[in-house]
Amino acid sequence: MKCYSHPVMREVALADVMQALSDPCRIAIVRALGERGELACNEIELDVSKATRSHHFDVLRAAGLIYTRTEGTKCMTSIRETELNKRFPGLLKLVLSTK
Amino acid sequence: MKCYSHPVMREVALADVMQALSDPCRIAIVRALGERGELACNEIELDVSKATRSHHFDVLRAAGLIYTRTEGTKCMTSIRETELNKRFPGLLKLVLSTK
DNA sequence: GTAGTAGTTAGACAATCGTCTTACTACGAA
DNA sequence: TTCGTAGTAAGACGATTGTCTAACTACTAC
Repeated sequence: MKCYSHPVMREVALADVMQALSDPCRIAIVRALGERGELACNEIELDVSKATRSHHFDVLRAAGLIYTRTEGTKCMTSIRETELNKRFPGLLKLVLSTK
Repeated sequence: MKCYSHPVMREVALADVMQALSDPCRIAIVRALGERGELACNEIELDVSKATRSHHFDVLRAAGLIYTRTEGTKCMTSIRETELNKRFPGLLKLVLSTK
């Protein structure tokens, strides 16, 4: 079973978060999680292969945006909402409300 | 004399702005402009060559973040504050206040 | 056990990016 | 007109990125 590592939020740089959110695919992931709460990777519709999907979750995780835990064969993922709002106030609201 | 082109703000995508702000150098430019108002390119200290500096201003301009006008041999640049606050509320505040 | 499902890893590939140097244009001052 | 300054354009370079396929691990259900 894979053990995911998550960065300490205080050590995440603004440029890293911006970089993570610079891909439409990853923005879609964050929006889906923001609207529907914790989800397994495969519950979010994306037009890319399994491997690419996995890669995008990696990037978001490394940038401190999401938290992933294992549940059976699934990886349940959610937004690190409280911490994000503290470290980058307004960011989440921006992503979730921009059309 | 160069004529700069600026995108219509409504047509700028979130991913584009995020991409533009994913580089520490460009974040530094936006912060300098946010703190000191309109500036010429060379008034912002950056540890890169003239050409690279010019490139970063291009990227920021293309993403709708800055407005550039010509004044003699200088290119005076400022943040498109009002429009940005309308299109991406919270973005500017986020960039300017995150340490 | 065997199959099926969820996800990761490794490797490859083309495309994009950040950077540079060199050469250029445009303006202002002497 | 000549010189210096501000900035752009073109081209090159290595690094990073987004994508894929194929092979793999780990769990669940039969």
